[in-house]
Amino acid sequence: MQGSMRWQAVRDEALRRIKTRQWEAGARIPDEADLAAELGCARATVNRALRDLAEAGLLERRRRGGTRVPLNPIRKAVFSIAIIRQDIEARGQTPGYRLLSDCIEPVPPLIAETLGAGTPNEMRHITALHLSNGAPFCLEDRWLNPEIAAPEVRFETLSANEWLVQNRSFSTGSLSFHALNADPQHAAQLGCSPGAALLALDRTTHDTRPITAVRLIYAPGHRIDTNL
Amino acid sequence: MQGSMRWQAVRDEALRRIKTRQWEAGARIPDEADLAAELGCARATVNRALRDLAEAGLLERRRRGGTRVPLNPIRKAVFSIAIIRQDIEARGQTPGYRLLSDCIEPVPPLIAETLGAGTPNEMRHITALHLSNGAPFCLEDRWLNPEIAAPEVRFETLSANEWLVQNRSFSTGSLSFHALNADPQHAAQLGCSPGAALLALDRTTHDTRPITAVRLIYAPGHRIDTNL
DNA sequence: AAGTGGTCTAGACCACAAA
DNA sequence: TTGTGGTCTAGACCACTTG
Repeated sequence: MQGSMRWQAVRDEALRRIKTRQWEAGARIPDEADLAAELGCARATVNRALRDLAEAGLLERRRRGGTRVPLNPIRKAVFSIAIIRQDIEARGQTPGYRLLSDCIEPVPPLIAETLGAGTPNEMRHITALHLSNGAPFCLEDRWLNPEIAAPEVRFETLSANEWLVQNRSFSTGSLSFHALNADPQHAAQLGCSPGAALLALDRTTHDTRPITAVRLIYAPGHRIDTNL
Repeated sequence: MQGSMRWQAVRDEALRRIKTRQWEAGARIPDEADLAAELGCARATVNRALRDLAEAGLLERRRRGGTRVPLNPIRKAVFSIAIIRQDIEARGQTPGYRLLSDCIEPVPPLIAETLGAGTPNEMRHITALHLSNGAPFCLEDRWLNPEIAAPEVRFETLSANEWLVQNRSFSTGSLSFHALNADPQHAAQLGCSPGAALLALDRTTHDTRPITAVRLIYAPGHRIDTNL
């Protein structure tokens, strides 16, 4: 019982007390030292357990203020963002890829704004289609800083998505979901009706300067899942 | 510089080596003991730093196998799920709420399936509209296990969303996003055109038995954001 | 000013998987 | 078998923030 995983046992016990309201919502719970004494373990172990719960939004901790059960918990949902090809393979299907266009173009103001200062006036504009078992899966519409990928880097067979993850990953950025109606071009490329509701994922990445802004538009019916 | 935050400094140094490819993609990095000696800190501190990077998907760690920089990193994006009212307030707007319907109905097979075993044949079906500055913000379409909330619990002023978070939070479940076209009823309730693309969030929660299945349908243009 | 969580350390033992 | 990460401990000092 005590060998390892001790901090998880402490976490589970704390979770039980939260669920059963033995620790009331909004109220302070005993401090780490007391809990350690009560549960017969080191304070560091209690700290590990409570920190874990706090990261999940199930506890609120403050120096000097103690630890509380929040009245209105803000739960955290984690989504895994993999390469599109891996995403398709994980579903047990066969990935495919087709480059649609790749040329230098003036950057639209909206894109330049989201990328922020340092955005070139012209960037590489790449569009591509990802296939799953031969059917359209996702449309990739990307603006790529030409200083990041030399013109020699071609995306005929390796998607920009994959190249970037392998070469310029580990960069910061933002990510957002929204829904949009398929315009005639989307409809033609994804093989759906114009006006169909499509899930879109916008992502921008940069390190010292802007790297890329991409919109992934998924075929109708696509879902993004997670557990709580 | 050295007082506290030492593990974050170690994490940042590791991150720098990953970004600069001083640690190559796919290759093993030095073990914790070596890094601790090199950086002049305890092994536990290195462990904390590398564990943090591994949780973010930037490193892969295995007992006996050592720590590696993954070839195809799977990044993790975290979304905060708050009460809708809090969500609206956080945007600096004034929340509003209107209950549309609340009655016991037979559960549609699709809902029963997602809730799994133990789903009653009849559940409380609640629909409500959340407002932001008086404008439609989000439609709540919920099936609620009547064993969870007594009929005396009314949702005229307090939304089921809020009641559940305050009373039956800390439960497990699943969560998914998708896009759908507004049907005429959605359009009337949200004040948008029929066919408009809407972002929908499906969530199911249960502890020992099913608690609730809810679909939140957001007004057009809604975005769900996070950072990387 | 003082109480509480945040972190560091040095040492130890254990669990797991690779050699 | 053995090397590596996972975890625990006891003690210490520090940072924050509340009263």
